[in-house]
Amino acid sequence: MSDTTKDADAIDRIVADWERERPDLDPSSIGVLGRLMRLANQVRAVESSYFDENGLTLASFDVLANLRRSGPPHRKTAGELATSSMLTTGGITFRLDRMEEQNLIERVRTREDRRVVYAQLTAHGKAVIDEAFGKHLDNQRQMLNGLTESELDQLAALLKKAEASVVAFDAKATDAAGQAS
Amino acid sequence: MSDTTKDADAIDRIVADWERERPDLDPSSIGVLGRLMRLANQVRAVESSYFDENGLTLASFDVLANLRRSGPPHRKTAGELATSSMLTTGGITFRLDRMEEQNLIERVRTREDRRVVYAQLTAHGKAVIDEAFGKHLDNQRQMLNGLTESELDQLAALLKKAEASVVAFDAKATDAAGQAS
DNA sequence: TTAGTGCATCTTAACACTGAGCTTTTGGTC
DNA sequence: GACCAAAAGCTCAGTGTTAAGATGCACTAA
Repeated sequence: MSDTTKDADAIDRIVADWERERPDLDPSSIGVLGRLMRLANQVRAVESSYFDENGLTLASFDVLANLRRSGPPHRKTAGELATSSMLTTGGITFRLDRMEEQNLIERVRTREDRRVVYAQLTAHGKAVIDEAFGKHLDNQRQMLNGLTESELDQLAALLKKAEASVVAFDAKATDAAGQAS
Repeated sequence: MSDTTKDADAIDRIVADWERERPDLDPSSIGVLGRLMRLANQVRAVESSYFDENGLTLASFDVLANLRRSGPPHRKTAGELATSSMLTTGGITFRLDRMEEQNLIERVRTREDRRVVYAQLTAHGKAVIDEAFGKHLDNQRQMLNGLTESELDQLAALLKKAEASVVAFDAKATDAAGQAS
């Protein structure tokens, strides 16, 4: 197994292009963030084709998994789903419509607050996610097969730290924008 | 500066949920791939709002940067753009329509092969990307401010290796699917 | 030559998600 | 009781993806 970190990849070529065309700039951040975006796209594509085979979309898998891991009664409001999934509120409305048609979830309204809509896993939905989730983890492990345990730990730790850094920057930026107005 | 790798983040909570609800499974891959996806979304959101302020979308910035770094005459075919950008061919057609309206690029057809369409940077388009790209790099560096140089190098190397691993798995998977049919 | 076939390239059409604004409901506050 | 701001979910225009369609090119063979 060759050391892939030595071979030039698409991002190395992009960085080299920029060094030639704009030698006045330092494009090194692309080495991290460009690779991050490309890898995320790659992973999404692989998972997406896997979900397709099982009659799910990335979004519906995400919602099912969200409800399943919350434990009984496997129910969350649309708003909770929006913040804890990778969809926006508009997307959740659309997605719950489709999932209701497929009998994966049902919408439940309460008497206490008639604004809220709970999405609740049906028996069928629970069976589907319980089946799919195990295979999903197998799939993920295989995707990461080229990295050692210690590399995976390092990568997770660095990603965690990077997210904290990005969130901190974002908070500062939107805060500054707020003060300016 | 506190060690953020010690504080529980959203992914730690998700992993803990799964360990409670499905103790028969090993959800550790989520620690890597879940964080990867969340971080990518976070970065996309930050960059997207920055592009908005400059009258661009993520996609149009991507296309402009693509043409700019290719050097004079700052021209690529729609197909080349599709493979080297983060858009598909259908998306490129749509995007080039909008960018032509904004006078950022122009479509150029050739006599040799009337199937191909070149997208070529206009003077205005070049001015826009030359202005935006420098700020974009500043932005990226600030997002990564919480990591040391050596951590950034490590992260880039691990992402590169991970992409190779995912690509290898994908090739094997689609190959097997091809043989099965 | 020219008809045929397969491949390459871009465009179109159906469907999914985002973000912003809208509607309904709730919970104060006067 | 009447307002009003905040909260919750829904709607809609815009943008992207995938798969199918339209057009053009190149090569083969009668």
